[in-house]
Amino acid sequence: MARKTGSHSEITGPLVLNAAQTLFARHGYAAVSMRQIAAEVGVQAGALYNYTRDKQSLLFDLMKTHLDDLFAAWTAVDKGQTPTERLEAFTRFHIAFHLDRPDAVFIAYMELRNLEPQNFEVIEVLRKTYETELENILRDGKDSGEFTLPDTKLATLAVIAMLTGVTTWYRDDGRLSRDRVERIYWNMVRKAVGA
Amino acid sequence: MARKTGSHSEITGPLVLNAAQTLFARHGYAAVSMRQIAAEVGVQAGALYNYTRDKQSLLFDLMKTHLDDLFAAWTAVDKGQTPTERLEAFTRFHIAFHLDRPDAVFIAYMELRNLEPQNFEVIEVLRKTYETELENILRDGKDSGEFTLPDTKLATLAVIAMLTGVTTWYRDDGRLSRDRVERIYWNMVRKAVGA
DNA sequence: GTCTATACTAAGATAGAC
DNA sequence: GTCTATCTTAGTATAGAC
Repeated sequence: MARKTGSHSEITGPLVLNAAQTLFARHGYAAVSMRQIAAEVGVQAGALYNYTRDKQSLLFDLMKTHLDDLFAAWTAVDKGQTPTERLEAFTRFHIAFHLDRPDAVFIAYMELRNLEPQNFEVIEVLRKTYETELENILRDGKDSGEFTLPDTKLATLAVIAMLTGVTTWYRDDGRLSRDRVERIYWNMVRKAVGA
Repeated sequence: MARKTGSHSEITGPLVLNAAQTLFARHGYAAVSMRQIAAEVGVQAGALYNYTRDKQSLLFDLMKTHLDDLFAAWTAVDKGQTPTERLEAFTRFHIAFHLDRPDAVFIAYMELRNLEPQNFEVIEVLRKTYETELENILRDGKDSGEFTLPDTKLATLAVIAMLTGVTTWYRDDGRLSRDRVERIYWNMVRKAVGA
């Protein structure tokens, strides 16, 4: 992928973020060097600084973009329905969205501690905003009597942990299709909340 | 914690592992230097090499000890009972054991990719051995008709992810006691498996 | 067993030529 | 916009004195 001198600003920027995402997910933020990222893109290390202020900004931009996309995609899916219908939609959406972006998901969950404090604050707010979407569904369902929950907040955390866990083992060439996985998890989630 | 020259082999070894555990959990393996660990112990960096072959061995030893302890503790708790009773015992045990060792748990789940291949193999076997304990309980319960499960393997993964997730948010000075958390999670697990 | 000192390697980031 | 070259800092690990 060696590249000669030339002008490529329109494409190199995204390539840098893509390379950083792949490498951060595989080896971890702290273990990846700017030189590795540059080699993946096909430029010298110094050239990266035309596209990012520093290494920390690469991490922050990747996480922010991921969470912005997550929230936007969910709000596009979430239509006014019953709590049970919305919970099924959330379950399927969460699994499908995360399986489509394994690298971004891995980074979002594993690299929080490598964010500088002010960046962490921003990301935490976005993460909690998404979490609150599920919490509201569960609360609505509990209030309407559709769900039986011992604790709305803990159910929120339990369901998200359960669903996100799919990304750690799912393989496209594995035993089960995505749709089958979604169905099985919905079965367990539905029963767990007493729907 | 500065220390003068002297002989402390009986105590310094565990101190090194403790310091490594604390720092790896807080900042991540790759982000922690041998100098930081040495400073935490109160010795110079070179002195660490009297207690560990290298940095990788520190990580491996911590993970191996944790998983050995986990399996030993579980087998001590697991007495012959019905699948439902065993599942409740597992749920409570898993939460309690993990909440007692937040640093070791964090490392065990976050630093797998920083293990060298041969070390990773050893740890993976131990992790799967523990996972199989839960899978066997669920299979027994399904076979006996006590549980209603869409998929035993996925239920195993879902329950472990759900329970392990507790370590990411639980605080001893929070809203709920450990016992209350254990009860709430058991309620959700029990319903999810149709017991 | 620990110290000081250091060999060796590599990191993030910048300067100036092209 | 990218290159080469380099500054500065810091990493793992080892050697030899005490």
